[in-house]
Amino acid sequence: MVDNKKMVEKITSREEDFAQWYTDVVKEAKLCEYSSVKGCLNYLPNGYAIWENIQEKLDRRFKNVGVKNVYLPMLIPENLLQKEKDHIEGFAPEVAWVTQGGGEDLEEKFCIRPTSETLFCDVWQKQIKSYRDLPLVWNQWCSVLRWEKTTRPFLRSREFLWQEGHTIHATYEEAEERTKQMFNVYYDFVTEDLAIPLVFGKKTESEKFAGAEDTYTIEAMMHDGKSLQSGTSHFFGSGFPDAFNIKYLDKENKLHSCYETSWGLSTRIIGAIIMVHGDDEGLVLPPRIAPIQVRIIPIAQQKEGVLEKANEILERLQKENIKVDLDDSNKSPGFKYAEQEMLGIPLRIEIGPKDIENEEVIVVRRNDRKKISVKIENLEKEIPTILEEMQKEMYQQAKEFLENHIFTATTLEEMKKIAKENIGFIKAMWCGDKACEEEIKAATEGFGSRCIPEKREQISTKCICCGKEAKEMVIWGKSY
RNA sequence: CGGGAAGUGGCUCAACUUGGUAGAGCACGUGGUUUGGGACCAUGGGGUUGCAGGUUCAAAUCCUGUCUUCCCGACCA
Repeated sequence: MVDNKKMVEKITSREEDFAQWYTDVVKEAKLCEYSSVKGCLNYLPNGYAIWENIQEKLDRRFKNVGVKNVYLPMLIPENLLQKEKDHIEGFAPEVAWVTQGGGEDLEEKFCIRPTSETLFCDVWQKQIKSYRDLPLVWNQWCSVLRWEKTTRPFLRSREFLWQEGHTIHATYEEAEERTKQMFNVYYDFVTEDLAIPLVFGKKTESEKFAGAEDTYTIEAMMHDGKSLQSGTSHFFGSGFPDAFNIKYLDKENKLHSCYETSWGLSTRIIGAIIMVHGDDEGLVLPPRIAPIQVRIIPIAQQKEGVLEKANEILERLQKENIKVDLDDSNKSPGFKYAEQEMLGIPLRIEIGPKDIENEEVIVVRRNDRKKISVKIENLEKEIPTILEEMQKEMYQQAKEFLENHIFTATTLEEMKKIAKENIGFIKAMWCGDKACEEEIKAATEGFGSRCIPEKREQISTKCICCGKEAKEMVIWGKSY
């Protein structure tokens, strides 16, 4: 019964042109559209609803580990931004400045936040006096602005939505622990709720955040084998607090340095959902994050009793807190199927006169188009089960793809060969030298270091590039 | 920021080479017939051509500038 022939012609196939496929899906699923300002998006209801679900689920996980939400201004005075040297060097090329207000030039210009480390420091500098004031574990949901040169919907926009968590602690160890804790929150959220498998670990010196001692990253593999950095957690040590002169009095009445972390996840993750799960028919949303989980499509809806039954099912499923809607528009069923698939709605329920006679409906799963007959009386029980099964299967399928596209190399020649003939990631040993990192990227035409996994695999003892003693096992890959 | 392509009703495109005042398909409105994988008939509405200048009696068409988008690089979440 499963019909796998391509039904949608508006969407370019992934095989033919992956970049075009991505753009087509974003457009056809009505997630966002371009605004009149380069690199800024109009988030449409379908796209924004996904972000709302991400916010809801991630915020719940934050609250469970003691995070409190705040909101700080979008404007940063120039002097604040410049207090931490590495930070300003890292961000200066991509900040936008406000130089006028009320028609007059400002004495000091303001930058539109590209990230808010400096603002949090400014607030804390006034608040923190004693060890009793620590730790502070704060987060804000907001948008930031970075003047990117090349932009793509969700993946790289100038303004993007995100959350940025910022914490400050009395000890180095406590801050380090919090960095890892939040990193784990991201890992759990992305793998469990978004069904996206990950590789993860530390960033190399050259890849880490401007001003950080350590950056931890979760990296997802897109269907074209490229990596998308999907969430980062940074450990700052006392660099920022010292630059902003934030000190506290400890129990012995001595002035003591503070230690900070920050961590962020952005609307970019929507790009990962699209490129990990999507297929040639369009978007495929994991059930847990889908704004609409089930769409009821009546067949021959003008016939007596069809719409009534469809509405009855709608109400019954709504009572079970299933996100469900009903397409009773005057389109043909085929059109409605195609649209439901393009939008990535996980399940559809087909109900027509024949089904009503048999007291059953046809339930069709978006991810594999599998059709399941379900007795109408069992819907409340069956639908949540099917949705959870799909969630798990989507993760498993993506995980297999990831694992099948991770290769191992022990010589640079071997790595070049793999890079040329395959898509995906390559594991290889590295000496820790930046020059080798750059040389590897050049030799493989774009395989940069993605992360250094915590659990070190001993592939060989020597750096793949220079042959000196290897310090790290690195996962290399092309990235977005 | 470099290299390439493109901007014409909501969308895809035609008319541009050889200037003469914009056309089709899809989408949309209305009436009706339909409905198990993108239905059909009839009828109707909608654009002065991304924006700004210039040349000309006359510009979608020629010239200059600018903005935006897409693709490939470098940079970045």
